[in-house]
Amino acid sequence: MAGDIREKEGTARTRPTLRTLAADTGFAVATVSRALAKDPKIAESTRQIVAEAAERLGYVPDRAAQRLRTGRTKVISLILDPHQEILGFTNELLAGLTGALAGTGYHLTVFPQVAGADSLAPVLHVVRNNLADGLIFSRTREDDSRVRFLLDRGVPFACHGRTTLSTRHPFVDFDNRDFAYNAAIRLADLGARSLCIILPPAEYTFAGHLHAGVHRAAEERGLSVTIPDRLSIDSPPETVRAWAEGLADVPDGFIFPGELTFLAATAGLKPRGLLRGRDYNAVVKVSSSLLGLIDPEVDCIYEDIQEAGRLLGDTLLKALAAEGGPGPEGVIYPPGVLTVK
Amino acid sequence: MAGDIREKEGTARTRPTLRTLAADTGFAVATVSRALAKDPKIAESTRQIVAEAAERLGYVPDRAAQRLRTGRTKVISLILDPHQEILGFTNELLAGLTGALAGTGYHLTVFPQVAGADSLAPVLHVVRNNLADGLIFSRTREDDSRVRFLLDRGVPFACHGRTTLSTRHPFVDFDNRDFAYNAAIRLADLGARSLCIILPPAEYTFAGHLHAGVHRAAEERGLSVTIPDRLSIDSPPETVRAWAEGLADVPDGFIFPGELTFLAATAGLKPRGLLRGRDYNAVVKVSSSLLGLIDPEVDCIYEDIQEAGRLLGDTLLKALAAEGGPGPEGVIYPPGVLTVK
DNA sequence: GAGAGATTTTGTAACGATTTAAAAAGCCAT
DNA sequence: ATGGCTTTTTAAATCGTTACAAAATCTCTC
Repeated sequence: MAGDIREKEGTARTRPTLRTLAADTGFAVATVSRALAKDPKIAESTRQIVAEAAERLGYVPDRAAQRLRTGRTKVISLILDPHQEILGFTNELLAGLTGALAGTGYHLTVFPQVAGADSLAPVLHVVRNNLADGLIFSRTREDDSRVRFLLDRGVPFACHGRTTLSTRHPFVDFDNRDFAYNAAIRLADLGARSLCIILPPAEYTFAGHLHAGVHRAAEERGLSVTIPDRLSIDSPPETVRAWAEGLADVPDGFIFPGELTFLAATAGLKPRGLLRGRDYNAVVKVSSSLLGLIDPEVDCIYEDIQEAGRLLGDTLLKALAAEGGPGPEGVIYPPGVLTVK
Repeated sequence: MAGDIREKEGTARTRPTLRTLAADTGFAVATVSRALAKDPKIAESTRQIVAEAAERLGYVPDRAAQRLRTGRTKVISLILDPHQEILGFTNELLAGLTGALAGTGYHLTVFPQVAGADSLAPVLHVVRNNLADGLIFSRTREDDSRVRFLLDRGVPFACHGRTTLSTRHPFVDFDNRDFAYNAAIRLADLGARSLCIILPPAEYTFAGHLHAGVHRAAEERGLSVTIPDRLSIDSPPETVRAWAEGLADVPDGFIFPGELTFLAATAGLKPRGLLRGRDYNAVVKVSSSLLGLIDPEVDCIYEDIQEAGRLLGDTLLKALAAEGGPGPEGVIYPPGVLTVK
């Protein structure tokens, strides 16, 4: 009954391995391995016996050994960029990501993107040292060196935001065009004639999308649009506030693609006696319920970052499963209406 | 000159291994391995030759092989809890952590703490499956099952916050007592006679610290202290606001250990016509510059979460290096003055 | 120039999984 | 039984690294 292969008896402290299972069931190690892999070449009865033993002994395959043998790491790397324009972004994204990865056997490692450094550096590091099977990153550019590199090397990835490259690749993106369009329409409905929107730095693809959305609405409704130069959603709040304090010809409609920018601008406008609802209106893209506490009256449109995380995880998993075949489609998730009254 | 061991010529695509270096230098694989490990038993001249070859060929050791052989994963796991009381907490903590870990060869993996589930579960998972060499977690309790378990198993860790267990263990904690004391003194200086502080749930150690700090100041200055029952810094903002709206005998001094709680309470008090500076004063513990935009006048004391992350990383690294010997001391980092006027 | 002792290098065996090719077993008709 | 199938199991090699014990080389001293 008992296996005849040498067993480390007494010391029940060692984790069970395939050898332990082999000894327990009487099958060879190879048989056990394939049985656990549900290989149809192994008799159903054998598979059941092995599965039972694995369960009973609490067998868990050794990741290091699997990784060494197969070359697959079962790891997904998230490149974390230091941008802070969205409060709680990291937390929400991670919640979504870990949710999507739960139960798949994939682990999530985090690599930082150093502030001033080349955005390709962490990606290069992960790929060169074979640290993960797939990557996730955000802040995608129109012509993104990371996307180019990964496509070239055939490394699976999913990015938050799109490129304008012709090659199809997996991505997850918020419908910023739709957001901007609806924000502008809303402002027009409130009587605005001249709009102002603070955009992300021009190299990011979603800058163009926001721009396009506003312009479409502006054309439809005959509005003017100002886009502040030398200012972006990445500008430090003090800069934004100073800008608002000195702003001449104050527009009567503002679109803020981020809570922080809105707060900073408001901090600059309020001391001038300019009141929202009377002198101007605003629509803000939010990803938290923060503004509901500060300024319950402001029009908000919601971007669900946790959902983005989930989608990024799912998309990357699909890409990993595709294995040479055509990868998954890009996914665009829509704005959620939070408090547009 | 060239090595005589079979070399995969032509295909320069494969990553160099110890074998590659052995072939290149003419030494045995074992020698190369120990040379790279700076083993003093290997001649200095040999070490130099090997180091040069490794550099030239771009050799990077294979983590899977190292891990399989040594049993060490070179991974640190962060258990991410879903609490959101501190805006940007996750982002700051990760920035600090990855900074501390950079260049050490340790990677950071993230495991989620599912909202309602047992806090021991993810720790158990990591330890049982040997997924990391050390753990980091936050929200430490007075009697923390995770700390007990890890101490018992001898697994290195560093936690954010202290326990009240008698066994010494590594931790990193903010000086909440000092914060609360100084906040209360500040309020007394502003003329407050009756204080109110919203605490974390009682099981967390820092609830006691905050409590102690306030009480010491209250005794010194002869103040009264109210601690709202059925309310904590984890209460949903709407609950806090509702509480503030219905509050009878409004105290003249508030201490808020979190930005969100402050905003929620303010949202409840303001509609009642209660004005800060006239009817009451407040001191808030902040971890971002958010309040500077919303309410530049409010007294803030700063907790540097990024620093906490750095310290957690450093402390855990020391614990890992201690290897059986006495682990590192706990670290308490002080409040930073941000905008106490 | 032989032997002792220290220094330096090396061959081999793991670590725990997967995979290839080959062996063993089962089945059936002749 | 025997040969010819198919189904099932197995032995052995491999991934890249480290550790143990033994071999090789060098350095002195007499």
